[in-house]
Amino acid sequence: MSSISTSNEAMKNHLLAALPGAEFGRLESNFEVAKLTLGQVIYEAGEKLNSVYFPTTAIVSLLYIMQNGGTAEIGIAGNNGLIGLAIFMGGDTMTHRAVVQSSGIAVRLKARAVQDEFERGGLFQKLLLRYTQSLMTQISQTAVCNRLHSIDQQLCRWLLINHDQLQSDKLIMTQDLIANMLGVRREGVTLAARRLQERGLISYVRGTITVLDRKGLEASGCECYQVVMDEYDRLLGTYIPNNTGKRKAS
Amino acid sequence: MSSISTSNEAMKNHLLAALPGAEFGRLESNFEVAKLTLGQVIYEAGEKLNSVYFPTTAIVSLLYIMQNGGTAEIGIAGNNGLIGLAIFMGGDTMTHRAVVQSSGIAVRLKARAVQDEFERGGLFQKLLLRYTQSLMTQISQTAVCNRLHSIDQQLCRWLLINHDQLQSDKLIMTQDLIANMLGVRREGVTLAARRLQERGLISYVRGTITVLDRKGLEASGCECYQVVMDEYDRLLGTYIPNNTGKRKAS
DNA sequence: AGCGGTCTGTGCGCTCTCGCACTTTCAAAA
DNA sequence: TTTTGAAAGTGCGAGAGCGCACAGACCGCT
Repeated sequence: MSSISTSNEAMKNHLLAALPGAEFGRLESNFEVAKLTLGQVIYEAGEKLNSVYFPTTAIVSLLYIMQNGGTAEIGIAGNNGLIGLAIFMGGDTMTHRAVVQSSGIAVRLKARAVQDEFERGGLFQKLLLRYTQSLMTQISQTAVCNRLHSIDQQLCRWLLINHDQLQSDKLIMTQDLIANMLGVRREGVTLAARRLQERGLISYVRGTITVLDRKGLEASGCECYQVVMDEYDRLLGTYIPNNTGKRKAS
Repeated sequence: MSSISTSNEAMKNHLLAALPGAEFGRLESNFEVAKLTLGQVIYEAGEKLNSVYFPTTAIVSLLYIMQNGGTAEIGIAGNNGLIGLAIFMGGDTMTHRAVVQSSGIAVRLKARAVQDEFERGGLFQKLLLRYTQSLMTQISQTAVCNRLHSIDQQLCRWLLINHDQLQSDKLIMTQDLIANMLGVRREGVTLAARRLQERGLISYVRGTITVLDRKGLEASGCECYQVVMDEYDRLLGTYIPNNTGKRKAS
């Protein structure tokens, strides 16, 4: 109930944590803590959203669904990002679905509050726009990775991005779900995962993947992961000191 | 020389044409007409740009170049868009290259002028943000199209998008260049192009492709083209009446 | 006319991924 | 303990696309 604990939760999101006191203060009373559960749809393609979500422990996938039912992930957001940029970009809706990929908490802000603060044109606006650019980079990289890299490489990228957002080395995620995210067959993921396991990079059993050798994963994947992360750091790193955590720790 | 003819040129860009008189007037004195030639690089990956370009007759590709030299187009901008959104999004640079794909004119605006008007928060800002969202849609669609669709389908999409920006039905473009854009082999484009030609949709000879049956192309491609165009219309159509031209004409 | 460079056509073996069908393994519920 | 359903393993044929090598066609230039 206390706005103190709500604000504490908010500070776990890197974008909110980067706000100066005045801006954080103006938003503070509007923070709501939301529990997001695995599979929950934050917004559907074409569906108007009425809040922006700033994940703290949750991870959300941006998933495109083709007319024939095929799916492919175009981006992902955890505690370093937000969900619902259509609200301040002006489009209201997007062409993809946002779905919770890892249960957890997000801090929610009503559209009105976000728009009002955005229009003040301060650091809040600046951060949101820079984050939008970093998301564009992520989507771009997904596009070229889809075109030019093997399933093995893409699996590495995907695992690394998810690992960054998590507190633990265990990802609760079936191979079937990963296949939907990567837009490939489940069997393809099975084979790729086994190859990674044989090389001692990960281990997995029935819906739980454990990252064993992060540096090895980074070395095995394509350049895409590093490009996306470096660009995020370049765009937002000066505002978010120490956001690199796990990546530089190992 | 006259600012009148410069302004006339500027009106050929849909985004500039949509500006109300006051905002257009403030920018008007800063307009510069630039001739863009085939292959010219507007900005390199990581290179800071100092002007925003609003194409009128030119077409510009956003091209990603991998470390191993592989390339893939992630988006495209003609008279319905702009080049250089990093200037107002705050990142200054992007991770891709912008290269002229079809020679022509663009109206140029110095970074300072764009930023100043953007910060006033009027329709100019709104249009630029909405355009940015539409570009995100285009990039997203490229990502899923790369993953899930055949070269034939992607070639249709690519031809349609380019055809929209052109005044004629002839595209000056070798199969080799198209292959670079789609991120596939030149031979793959040769085969796909021949299949389209055999069906009477296009004809081509040594670097010139002619669109013969636009509706047929639309029917042969994947859904991606329509999704991108519909989203552009949704985001910007109310500001840019009659922007659909060729698409609805046929 | 002839030359040279660019653009396009073609063949071949190979790899990756797909689509489908089926089996095995495992964990939680009954 | 048994059952049951989800998750993961396996096999096989088909097809798309790749890499490479080379041949022909066309254009502009001298």
